[in-house]
Amino acid sequence: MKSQNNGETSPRRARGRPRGWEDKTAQNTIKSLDRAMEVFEFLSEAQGKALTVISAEMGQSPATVYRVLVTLEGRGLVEFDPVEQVWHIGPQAFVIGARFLRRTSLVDCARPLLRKLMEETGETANLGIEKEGSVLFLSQVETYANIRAFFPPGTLSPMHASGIGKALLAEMDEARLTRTLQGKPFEAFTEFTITDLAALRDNLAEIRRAGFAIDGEEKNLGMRCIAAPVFDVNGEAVAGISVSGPTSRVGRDDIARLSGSVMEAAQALSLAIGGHATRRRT
Amino acid sequence: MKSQNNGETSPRRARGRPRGWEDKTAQNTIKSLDRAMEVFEFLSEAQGKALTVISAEMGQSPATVYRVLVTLEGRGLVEFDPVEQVWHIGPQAFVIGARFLRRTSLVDCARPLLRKLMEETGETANLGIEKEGSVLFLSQVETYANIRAFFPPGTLSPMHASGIGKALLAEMDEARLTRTLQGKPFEAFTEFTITDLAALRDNLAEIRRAGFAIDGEEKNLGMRCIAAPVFDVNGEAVAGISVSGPTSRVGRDDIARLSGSVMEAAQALSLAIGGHATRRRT
DNA sequence: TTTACGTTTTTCATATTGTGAAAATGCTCT
DNA sequence: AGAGCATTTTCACAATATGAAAAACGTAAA
Repeated sequence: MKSQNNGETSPRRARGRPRGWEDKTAQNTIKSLDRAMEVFEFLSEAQGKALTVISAEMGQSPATVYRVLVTLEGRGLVEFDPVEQVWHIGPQAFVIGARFLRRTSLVDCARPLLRKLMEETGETANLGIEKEGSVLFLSQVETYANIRAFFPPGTLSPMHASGIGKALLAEMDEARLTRTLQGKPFEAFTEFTITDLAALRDNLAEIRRAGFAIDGEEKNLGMRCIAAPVFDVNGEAVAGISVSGPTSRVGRDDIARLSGSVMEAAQALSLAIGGHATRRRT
Repeated sequence: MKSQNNGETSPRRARGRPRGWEDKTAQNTIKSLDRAMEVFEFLSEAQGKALTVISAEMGQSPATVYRVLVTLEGRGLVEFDPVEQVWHIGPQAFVIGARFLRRTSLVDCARPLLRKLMEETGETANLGIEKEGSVLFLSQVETYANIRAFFPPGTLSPMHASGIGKALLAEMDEARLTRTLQGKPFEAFTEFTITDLAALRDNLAEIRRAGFAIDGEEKNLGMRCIAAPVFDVNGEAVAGISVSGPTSRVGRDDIARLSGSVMEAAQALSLAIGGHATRRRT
């Protein structure tokens, strides 16, 4: 498990991180900062709550929570609504968060491809990545149709009930798969949701064979979704592209037609970010 | 300027904030948290920097910055790139930031209108609000054309050189105008940028008369933009809608045609969010 | 391979400063 | 007017954040 130091191009090597650097960082976190960020995240999940409610639900002193909120308010990360007397996430949080997308060229590369995909298929096209065992939707181009499937960017969705999620899971090796899935019970959203590991494994094998994943009303009734993985330079699946729409337009008969476009877009994105068009052959 | 307490429906009144509540919050901010957030914001502006660089540029101890970053990393707000050995904004920041949009229904209400506006005009349609003396772009629907004006959501832009910015400035009263503009020198981006207050005032008067604002290559050469204000329930301008495109397609002759659509969309949004279709008559 | 250098972590002693309980303040509703 | 409730502030204490310096570590040069 020693560092292998044999990266092919090795643009400039790491310097200074100790030997086993998996996740041993726990003793030099700042406690008060971590507690403050807990408040920040809590507020983002449950917006529009009053101070008392927040402090009660978090089991913290109102005074402390108050000071955290006031401090964050000073930077616009949080906002106070003086009419409703409740706290919200502030605009500065949006500004900073949006800069995450700037980091990787993934979104920039993807947008023209998403648009093309949407125009070809007529359905909303989505881009997502994996984030801590969930699918994080980064960008989308909406269909012209009035009935739409809509995942606002920033939305998190469980892997096991999402097209992009399953497309990513299907490309993971055994260790990563176990790690990603651990501690995540398979919540059943509809009668079609895959709720046990054996069935999921079967489905993943099928996905690998086909090259694309189908979410057939597994998250929302009446909605179907076709997804394909995007590979980076190392041949690892780092993102997924999908189209999603109502079953009326995305029927079983449409799968053959749509999946081709989706896989094509995913391959184009893989190439655009300097990756392999297909999975790594081990 | 005292609180008027005569809101029409007054769903539930505020309780507990002391008398003069302008901005007297300064003594109960948490210093260490504020310093940590400074690091966070600094990183968002200058991504991909190494620890040493960050601490040097911020004039802080490397040890402190390190602990802040490790703490934020533990929550995914920040990420460490072990290859390049630099720090970035993390996905969790995007997740939290995106929830800012959920707070107000502004974006939800606007999207269908932006789409319609884009289809009518053929140009990219944008939605923006004012945030601390700058325009914050919240959402957009892109044109089909290959040459595009593009402000990614989350972008900040100066008020004086932006269509939406000027549309909002034009609706401010004297006090608010002064407050918004103070401490912001009029940076010149092109030869057409308005750089002095007198000229800006003239332009704002013209905008009020016309009902829409034009940014004629004032920020980017070759790009023109037509914007109109959106009013809330109190008749205050809280947002702006615009279309933007290259001067080749958005020429002087197109202004009459486009401005109608823009104003129409802005009025529709005003109504959709429960506001007045036009400015408050004082 | 060994040495030198630059960067990142950790250690450690110190006092800064974050903390919660409780009191004070301010608002709304009866 | 006054009770009741939620938000701020005060205050005394010790938890803990801090920076300097040392240690750990990887890279590049000798």
